[in-house]
Formats: sequence, C-alpha cells, structure tokens
Amino acid sequence: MDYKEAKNKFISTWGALGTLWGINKAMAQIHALLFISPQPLSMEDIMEDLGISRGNTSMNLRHLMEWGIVHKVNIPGERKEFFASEKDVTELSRQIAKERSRRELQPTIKVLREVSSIKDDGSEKTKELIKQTKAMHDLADTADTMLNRIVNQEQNWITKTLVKFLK
Amino acid sequence: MDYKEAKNKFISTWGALGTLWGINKAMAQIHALLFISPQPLSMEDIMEDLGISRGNTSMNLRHLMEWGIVHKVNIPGERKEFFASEKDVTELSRQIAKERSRRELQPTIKVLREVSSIKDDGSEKTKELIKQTKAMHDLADTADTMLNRIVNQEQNWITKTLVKFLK
DNA sequence: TTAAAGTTTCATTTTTTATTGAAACTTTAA
DNA sequence: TTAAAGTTTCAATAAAAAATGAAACTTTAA
Repeated sequence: MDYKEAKNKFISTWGALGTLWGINKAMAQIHALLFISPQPLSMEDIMEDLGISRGNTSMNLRHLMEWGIVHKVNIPGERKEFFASEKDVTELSRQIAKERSRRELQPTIKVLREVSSIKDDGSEKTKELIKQTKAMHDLADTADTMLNRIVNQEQNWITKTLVKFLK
Repeated sequence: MDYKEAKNKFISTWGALGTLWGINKAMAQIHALLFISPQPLSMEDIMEDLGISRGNTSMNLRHLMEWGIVHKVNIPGERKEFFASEKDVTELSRQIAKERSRRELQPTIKVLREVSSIKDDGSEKTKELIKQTKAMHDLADTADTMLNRIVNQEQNWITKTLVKFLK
C-alpha cells in the first residue's frame, strides 16, 4: 500500500465510522484529512482533495470548529485562511467526549430525571416506567460522570494506576 | 406530568438520542417502548402504539434482536409472537458495547493498523500519516480493550474499587 | 391437508439529511 | 475608497435513509 492508497483508505474509513456514529461524512473526512496533513490546509485545498463543494466545506469546517477540534491558523504572508486539526489524540477525545456529554448526554439525563420523578399512581405500568427510567438515569449519570472525570484529566495517582491497569 | 406524557417524553427522547448516535428512530423507539412495558408486546401492540407500519416494526425488531437486546417471548395459549427488551441496564450496556466494538471499532482498528504500517518513504506527509494513524490506532485499541474489560465484568477487586472511586 | 393467522421481504414512496452553487457579505491591499 | 480575494449563507437540488404496504412466505390448529 502506497501513501495515496493509505491516505484514501484512512479518509474513507473515517467517513464511514463517522456516519455510523451520527457524524456526517464530509465532516468526518475533512477532519481525517487535516488530521494527517503535515501543514494547515486552505478551503481550496480541502475542496479539491475531497471533491466537495465550497459551501459544504465551509459549513463543515465551522461545525468542526464548534466542536473545538479544528482551528484557524494564520500563515504569515497568506491572505487565505488555513485550517488545522487538533493533532493530539488525547486532547481530541477529551474534546469530543466533552461536547457529546454537553449536547446529548446531559439533556437526556435531565429528561430521565423528570420522567422518573412522576407521581406513582400505583398502577403496574407507572411503577415499571419509574423503575426503568430511574435505572437508566443512574446508569447515564454514572457513565457521564466517569467519562468527564477521565476526560478532564482529574487524574490522581489511583486513576492513573487504574487506567494503566485496565490497559 | 402524568403517565402518558412521561411515556411519550421518554420514547421520543430515546428516539432523538438514537438518531444522534446513528440508530434509526423507529428502532430506538421500539426499544424504549419495550423497556418500560411491564409485559411483552406483540407486533400489533407496537405498531399501534408507535403508529408505524408492520414492515418497519418487523425489520427493526429483527435489528434489535441481532443486537441482542430484544428477545422473543412465548406466551402460553397465544399464537402470536411477543417481544421483550433486556430490562437490566448493566446487561443492556454490556450488549451494546460488545456489538459496537465488534461491528465498528474492531474493523476500524484493523484499518488503522494497516494504514499505519505502510512503508516509510521518507517524505514528510508519509511520516505524518504513519505517526497520526499509529496514535489513533493506539488510542482506539486501548479504549476498546478497556471498554470490553469493563463490560465483560472481568471485575476483580481493584477494578471494582476504581469504578466506585470514579463515581 | 388446508385455510386462517401470523410474519417477512422488498420494490416503491416518503422523509430526512447532505450537498451544491450562486448571491451576499466581509476583508484587505493598493 | 474600491475592487479583488476570500468567506458565508441559504434556497434549491441531490442523495441517502427510513418507512410503507402488499405479496410471498411460514406456521399452526382443526
């Protein structure tokens, strides 16, 4: 496998994985491209490389910046804007986990709390709804808390030890 | 909020969350419905409750069974098939993590290994591709291993302690 | 057996989501 | 200033995904 093949394989695999996880293909592919590019790229570079339109590129770059994993880079002497990805995988996963927690997990946890707090009218179906949504709430809450702790690097010795141990 | 409101809110929230994570709405909603139902439900019950077609219900029930989180239940004296969800949230998350690992993470890890193993031709872009995909491979591999360990309940005392600690 | 009950499949349609491209807007060098 | 370079927005279009519904298939009780 030469460079070009490897690059294409990485970009298309990343796009496909993104799709499975609810991230649109172009967004995932732009990220993949920037992630392996030694230099920041301009919008033109990206459009051309991935064969996508200017509008698509612009909007998805904005989304990636909103997620905090792509940044504008100023290149002295260049009028164009250039873009670069977060290159450190630890920081990348921290950022993604943080955003998914904020946008998706936390609102869901809030709903689960509301739903599981309805008044028990004594019926079997109400009891089951309360029991199950409460269990789901506790799970989601624990998972979210753990995720945020791991991801926020509140890593004291025991956490570090544990992470190593689990590897 | 009464039972009906709470039920609808749970089902629609679950559907919306599913969509964000690449699971289609009907599949997530069928799961939500079964998850809070005290009794197993027939296909008719589900179609009627969610207002979706027979075909849609049938296919998504199959998907849920392929994911191992919904099962057929035989009710004595009934000719129809009934369906029930896994009710234990721990088992539910174990099953989902197991499947997502098998279907999505592991194939991606394989590609990352291939891509990061190409021959270094000395160029900067090849070096960067190798470096970055290797880092991504290591991250994905560690995350996958940890996930599987946690989820497979290979829980010795230190793991349990750690999990408690992180909560 | 067979016909009624129940289930699955899949071509077609609908809905949703992503993408395009051109106009509007912004920035900057001269 | 202004006009060229660059960027963003968004209505229109295309593509992808989900849902329908009816025909084909399977199971089972009589």
